[in-house]
Amino acid sequence: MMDNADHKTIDLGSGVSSVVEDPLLVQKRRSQIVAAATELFSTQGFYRTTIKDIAKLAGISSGLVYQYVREKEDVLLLVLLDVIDAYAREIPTSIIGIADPIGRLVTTIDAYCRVIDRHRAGAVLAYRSTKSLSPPRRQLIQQKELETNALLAAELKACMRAGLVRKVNIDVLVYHIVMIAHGWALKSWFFKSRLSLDTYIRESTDIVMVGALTPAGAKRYAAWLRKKKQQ
Amino acid sequence: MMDNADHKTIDLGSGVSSVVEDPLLVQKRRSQIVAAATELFSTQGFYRTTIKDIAKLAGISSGLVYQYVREKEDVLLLVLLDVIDAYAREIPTSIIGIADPIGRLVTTIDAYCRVIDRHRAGAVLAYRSTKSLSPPRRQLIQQKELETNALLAAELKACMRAGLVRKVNIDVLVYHIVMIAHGWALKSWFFKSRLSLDTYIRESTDIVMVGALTPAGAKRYAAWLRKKKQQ
DNA sequence: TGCGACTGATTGAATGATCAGTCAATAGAC
DNA sequence: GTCTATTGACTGATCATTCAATCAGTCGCA
Repeated sequence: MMDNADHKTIDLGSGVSSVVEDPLLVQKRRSQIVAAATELFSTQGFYRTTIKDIAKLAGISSGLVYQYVREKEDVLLLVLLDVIDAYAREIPTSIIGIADPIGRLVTTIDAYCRVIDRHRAGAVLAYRSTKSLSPPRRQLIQQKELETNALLAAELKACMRAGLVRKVNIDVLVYHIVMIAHGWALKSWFFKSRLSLDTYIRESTDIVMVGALTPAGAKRYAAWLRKKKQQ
Repeated sequence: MMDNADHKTIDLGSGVSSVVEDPLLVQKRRSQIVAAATELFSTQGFYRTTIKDIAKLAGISSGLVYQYVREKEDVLLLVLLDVIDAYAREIPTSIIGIADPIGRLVTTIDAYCRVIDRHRAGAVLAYRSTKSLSPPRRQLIQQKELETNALLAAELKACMRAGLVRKVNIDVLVYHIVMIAHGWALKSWFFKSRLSLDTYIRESTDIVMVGALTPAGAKRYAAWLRKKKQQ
């Protein structure tokens, strides 16, 4: 999909084309480029980072970058997709094998906060730089954000159906939780010196849970916490 | 304060110096520049906006901008201070004359969300562009954010002392609420077509309030809502 | 009142630096 | 010997910033 006239090809599902054909080489070089770019973009910003900076940190020449990417903006897209795909990969695995709806919900929130923590630089970058993408690519990123939200929404709906979560507006509640997770990254300059991630997650989860649960849900939540503590 | 060797002077409390001396003229021109820059920075971003763009939209020449500002970054600082000062001006006035601690808290949250809504472009810009400032200026902005948070923290503490709010971590609860307000701007691409600001505020406030209040607080909150509805 | 300095505001063309993106040349694999 | 990957010097465009020139008042003085 999305070849162009010349003979530049290969896509790897991101919409970014490469001159080099060998998929293994493309993957290797792109991951070098993305690693370097993530570091530089998040310390200096997209516009202050030059392709030469990225190439140097990645240990390749500036011209070579353009064998794997058509333009600088492509690099930004690859960086952002890299973070977002980490969400989609890591959050679902966290709840495998948990049956209790409340347990699944709490674990999803916990996992979301922890992925964000691991990818703090990239998470903040998404807020800073998504607007630097072309509109269709910006939309792609937003689309992926919605898919991550859907993971959370699914658990909330399950709890709601089971009468454990109050019938509040789902969109509002989902973003409420999303902003808790993102807030840890966005406000890390504040929290870093005051709270551990564990404390942040515990306190934040407690507030939303109490706010969102029905009395029946609250009972299950208390039971879940008891079980966690002793285990 | 903060003159420099030459004879360039005038400060107006922002740390940005101007060649022109007349404070009234400085204020007038800077407000033209800030208005133009706010619009352009938030649609195109800081780096994609040229001084010429700003000058043109402000109806002046590009050279004149440099009579009121030393460098492009100064313009960004002025834009960000303009938004943040709006918070500090508008939030406190909202609770004048309210005695009930719960009423004050709810009103503060409401006011915070509404200032953010009015200054949506600037609020998002703060997330996108604060890192483009020099470190001391970035700190100035963070300092001002803390001052805004303190307004909220004061109301929360009052409620806590009165036994209306549970003894949760204040910093976490403050940022919880801050992220609700900022979330409206940051995620307006999502909410815009789905919810009104009023609904967003009502639903969000309901969730945090239920999450944070003691039974006594909940009673007062219900009473406050009843009073609001009939009034 | 009328006129010629003087002061400070304003203009926009010119300068110089910075980079994204290109491409001719080279290296290395098979 | 062919084909692909890689290099890095080069080009052209884009701005931030400067500055010489102009303009608009204002004041002093006849």
